[in-house]
Amino acid sequence: MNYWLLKSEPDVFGIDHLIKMPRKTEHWDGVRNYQARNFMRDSMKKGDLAFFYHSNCKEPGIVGVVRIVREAYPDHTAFDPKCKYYDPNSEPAKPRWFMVDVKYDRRLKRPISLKELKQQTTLKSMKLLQRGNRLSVMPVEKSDWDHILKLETACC
DNA sequence: GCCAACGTTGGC
DNA sequence: GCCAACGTTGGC
Repeated sequence: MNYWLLKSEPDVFGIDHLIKMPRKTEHWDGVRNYQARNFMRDSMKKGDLAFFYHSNCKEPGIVGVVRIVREAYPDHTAFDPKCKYYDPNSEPAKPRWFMVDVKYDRRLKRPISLKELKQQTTLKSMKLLQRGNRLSVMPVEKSDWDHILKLETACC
């Protein structure tokens, strides 16, 4: 079982959008970065858990937990010329981009902001906190995962 | 809205 | 294969 962190802009697709989807499930489309794709395609397994992270907003941070309910399959938004994520280099016969399906698991009892994560010396090695990180899909160490969940109920 | 830090593109 | 130019991400 692996742990992940998925970034999304709440104005575009936040955790509230996911909750409103049928079966609270949606495909995680639009990933157009090779490293992020490789994580999704090669390492994400059904049943894995991921933090839902809100980026590019007033209070960036982790807001919830989702579960991977379908492993990687071709991202069809890359095939549609009308779509924002269209990529002419990706064809159905030889797809370049992939997506997984995620299902809402729960919201954290309180959001854990990026600011708070940065204050945790134990989390220093987290990919998310490393300089210039722009990955929208990244693995999270089990120890970091556990530490963050402890913050959820810890008093501040 | 600014801008640093990346990733990608394309000329050479 | 190098690298400048450009586009994007995302915190602030």
